[in-house]
Amino acid sequence: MKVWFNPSKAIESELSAIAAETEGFGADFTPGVRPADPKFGDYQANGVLGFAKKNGVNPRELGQKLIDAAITSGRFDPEMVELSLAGPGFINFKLSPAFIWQWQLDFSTKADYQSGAKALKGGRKIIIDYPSANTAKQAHIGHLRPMVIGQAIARLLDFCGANLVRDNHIGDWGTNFGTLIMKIKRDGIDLSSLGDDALVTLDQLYKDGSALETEQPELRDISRNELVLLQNGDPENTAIWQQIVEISKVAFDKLFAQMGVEVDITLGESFYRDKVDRIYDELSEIGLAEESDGALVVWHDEVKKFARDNERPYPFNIRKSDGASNYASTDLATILYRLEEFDADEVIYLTDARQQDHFQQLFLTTKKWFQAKGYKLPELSHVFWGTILGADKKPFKTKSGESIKLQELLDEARSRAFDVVTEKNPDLSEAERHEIAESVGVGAMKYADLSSNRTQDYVFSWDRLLSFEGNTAPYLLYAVARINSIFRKVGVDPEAPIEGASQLETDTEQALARKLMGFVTALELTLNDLRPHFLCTYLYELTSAYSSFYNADKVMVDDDAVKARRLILCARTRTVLKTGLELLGIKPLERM
RNA sequence: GCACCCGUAGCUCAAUUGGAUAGAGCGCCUGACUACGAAUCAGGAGGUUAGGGGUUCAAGUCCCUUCGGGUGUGCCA
Repeated sequence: MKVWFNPSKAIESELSAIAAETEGFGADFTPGVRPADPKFGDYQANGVLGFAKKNGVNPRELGQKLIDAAITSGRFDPEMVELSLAGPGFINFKLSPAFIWQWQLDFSTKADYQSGAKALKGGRKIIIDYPSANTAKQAHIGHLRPMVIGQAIARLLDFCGANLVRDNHIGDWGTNFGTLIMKIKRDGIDLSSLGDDALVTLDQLYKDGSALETEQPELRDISRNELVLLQNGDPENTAIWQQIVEISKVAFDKLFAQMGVEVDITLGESFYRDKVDRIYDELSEIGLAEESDGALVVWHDEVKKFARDNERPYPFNIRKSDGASNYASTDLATILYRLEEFDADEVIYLTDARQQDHFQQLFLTTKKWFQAKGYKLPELSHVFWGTILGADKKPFKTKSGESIKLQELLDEARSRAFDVVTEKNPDLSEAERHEIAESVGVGAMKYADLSSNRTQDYVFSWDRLLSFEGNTAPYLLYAVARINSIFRKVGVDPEAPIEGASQLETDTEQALARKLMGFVTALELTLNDLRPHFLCTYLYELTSAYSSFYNADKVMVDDDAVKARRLILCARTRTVLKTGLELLGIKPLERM
């Protein structure tokens, strides 16, 4: 029996082909195949309903006609799949136990699953812009989501065949450097002698500098002048700036290693400082940019809120009235660079939801600009997320007005997980308990952030981020650990082929096997609009099916054929869970 | 003022983008360790999807409206 790797897609295309040759349908008919509620079958097609309505025919009759044609065509082997008409005109597809079992035998390794997924992004050159933190600032709770969501999306794209460049577009050229340099010079600070806590000191120096400016407004002129000096290449200020950037990079690298953030290139805003003039020239030359109140701006009259005749005008400001560049100028220069240097097919930006207007303006501007110049326009998308809020529903701050430091969150995660593992498994060595706590604690934190729809805001709570029960990373990790434990006891390599298995019998075996087939569909759905929570939901459901199976059907039984088939299910579950966890940036464990 | 987003079980969230009887976790109640790891499993109670109107064979999802909350709104990024 030849089974479909991706039944949902296979059914869709077979049915389309059959409909094209069947009277009453047409080329504009789409079957609309999707996974179904298990009580109806494995997949359902609901395209007949809308199509029948549009053409004024009875949907049940039309559905039956399609089923008959499908069976006559011979493309739907009755040994593999059973078709039936239901309700107002749904077509249900129920895969046979033989199909489901054969699927487990044919597709078994991570490489098999990956080869099925590779077509999804097949060789596309994708630049992903993340995590793009600012220099000279300690990472706080607000940096959690870019790092966690960004790495999961990057790993997904990579797994699904993208030719990926992770670009850390750091903010290293902002106006804050004026204040920072002013304060550093005023206090005579030697940046090279700050040691391990250099970033903490820089963070404090900036805060103190800002406070000082509030007290003594005349200092603002000094700061502004320091910035101008820096931008004009003054050697002393450039040297200070380089040290600040270097200190930040060292701190980033340390944090990235803890968070599992991978970066391919780091080209900050400063990299584009000599590339913005071309932007001003080109946008002016094609008549897109114009002067307004001394600044260079772009209007988008076709979008109401960006139109020039609004009561409160809202242009895309690409050069400040003092002649300096800003966020918009460097972003435009960056897109051009990504086209010319990397030949990008797609650019994905990751920021919080509050920047939606900026990206809408950026994309509109780029589209018109590239069209006028005849440049190839990459697909541009803005992947955004909601804010982490405090109990007052405002962006989260502690009582003293500070944000929680990301390092503090990581330490708390490890510490809580260490306590739990020590309680559950006191016999493990301390070193191993620390390793487990790392994966469980940090994994729980990441999973908590990934498992709900990223566009929603949520209220911060330690228990929310560091829960270890229910739909959490430890639940998934625990299932992997139990599978590993079985293979250790049986003395079999979970990666090795298992022979002599009999067909599936119990309901729990079959439910698990069906769930295993859904991995690629889950990846597709996740990739569709880059929402990792779809993958989380799938992995949770898979684990739940495994846990039911584990409790109902003993693996280590005397009957070798039964043992073999259950070991196969364990091995497949282990592979999918490990692969899925790695995609989410969570490290699977041998034991916990 | 204008624009956009949100409101689902006591709490935290799903719902494959318009599909069949709205699902999970936590908490609560009842059971299962002399069975491969109980960080688990089996079961139960808990809903007028903020209110009202409309479109549709079909609405938590689309449209209108009221109420409640959030975000953005010219030189920060």
